[in-house]
Amino acid sequence: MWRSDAETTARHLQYQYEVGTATGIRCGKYLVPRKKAEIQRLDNTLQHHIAQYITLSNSEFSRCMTYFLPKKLRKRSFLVQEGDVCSYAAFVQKGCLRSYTIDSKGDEHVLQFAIEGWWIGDLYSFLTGEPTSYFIEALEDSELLLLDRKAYEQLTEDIPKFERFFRLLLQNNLIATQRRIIAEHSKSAVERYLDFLKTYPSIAEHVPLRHIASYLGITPEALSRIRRELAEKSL
Amino acid sequence: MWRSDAETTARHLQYQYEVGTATGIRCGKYLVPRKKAEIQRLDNTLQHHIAQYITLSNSEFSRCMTYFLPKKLRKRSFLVQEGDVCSYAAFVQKGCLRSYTIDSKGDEHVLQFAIEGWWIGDLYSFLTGEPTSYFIEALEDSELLLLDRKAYEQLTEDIPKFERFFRLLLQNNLIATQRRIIAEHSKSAVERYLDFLKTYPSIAEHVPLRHIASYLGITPEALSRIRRELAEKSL
DNA sequence: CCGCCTCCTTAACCTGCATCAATCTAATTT
DNA sequence: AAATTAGATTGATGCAGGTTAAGGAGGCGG
Repeated sequence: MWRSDAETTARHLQYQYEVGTATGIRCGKYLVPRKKAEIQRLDNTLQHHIAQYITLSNSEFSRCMTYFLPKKLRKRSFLVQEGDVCSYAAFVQKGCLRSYTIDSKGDEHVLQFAIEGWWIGDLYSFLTGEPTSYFIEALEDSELLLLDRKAYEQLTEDIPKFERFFRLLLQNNLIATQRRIIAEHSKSAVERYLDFLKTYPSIAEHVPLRHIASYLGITPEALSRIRRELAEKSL
Repeated sequence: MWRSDAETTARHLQYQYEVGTATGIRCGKYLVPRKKAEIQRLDNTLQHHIAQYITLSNSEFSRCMTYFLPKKLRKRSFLVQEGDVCSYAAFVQKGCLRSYTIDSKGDEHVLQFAIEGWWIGDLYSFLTGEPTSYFIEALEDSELLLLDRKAYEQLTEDIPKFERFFRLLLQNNLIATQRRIIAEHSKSAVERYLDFLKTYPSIAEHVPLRHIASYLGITPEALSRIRRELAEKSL
């Protein structure tokens, strides 16, 4: 279950395995009924993801798919905003999102990114029904599979193996988040940036630098200096 | 399930409810067989804790107790050290512990404290069997209930409600850990120290200041100055 | 192809916290 | 009670990263 190389393990831990690049079927418009081939592809991303953790028969998998609600999200639009109840856990089929808060001074703080094959959502709000304090924003046109609270409970009742699945997601996410705290206490901004590039190369490709800076807990200006120094050194 | 006041919620989230102070039965020596009254008290701490999350019949509870191994730990001794496999999740009946790493520069970084009614352990090592990179040290003479990997699996099989119980612990811990990251990005050291005092008053009483500093990600000197400034202001 | 975003970079200055080194205090040990 | 040790405080100094303000560069709609 645990691959040995550090990079795969770290990614695995953070948000449960990044699957390979999609084969590239696209549809140009939103709200257009998806073609069969595309449905196939979308299902496969999730199926591949689930298979990392538990074994499902084909019939179980198609049953499980009925609990999800597909949703497309345009770049710069929000899945939830501060004050909403985050009624969904969202699995990313395609695209890229971030979750962040805005503090009392008006500054943004990125908690998480999610690309294809990752989950995103505000767990606290999802589980308690309290309004969230996060914004979840699409950084690119994205396709999600939503699981709402009720569907989540029905799914775990219908296929109890999913109890284990979600527990594993939680465990891995907790471990990664704890490591992030230790890293912020023990490493400099440069080291953390390099770690980020190494651990999440596919996110680094998709995401504006200022969001990475925010995730690392530094300003965009500081990240810019860091990048210049790294560039100068490697010449 | 979720109380409304911020402090209780925060404590709840961090490590699942601090129960009231023990009634104070002590035994002076280690490895002395515990008296019946004491066993009762110890069980009650755990029972109270579990009851926050799931409902158990008395017979289920006494069955569940058979999976735990009691253990006493003297002040300054370790439950696990770096390189060990952390085979246990430990429930704290009495006393106080911390988990920390030592980085490449030789500096300590506190990940977590645990007092009566809390859990501690290295989840990653516990679940994978890989050696841990943490030290778990008793800050006072402590009494623990250990649950090893096998017992954990048997327990969740025997009483499936415990699946839910452990999932809730994980969820709450993850939520609290995520909030800790956001707080470290958005708040000054003073604010974080005040938050700590408010959220975990009973830990602040038990724990040396330098460990609190380490938990907050600052040096003991910085914490000392913060405390002086606060004292001066409040005069 | 022009103007306007959005994002990134650069530079000058500032500050919060780290570092280093003493000193003080209160437990523990003998 | 004296000796030892762990923990907390204080002061002097330095630096990583924040702040502010001003460009620049690429992308996109008109």
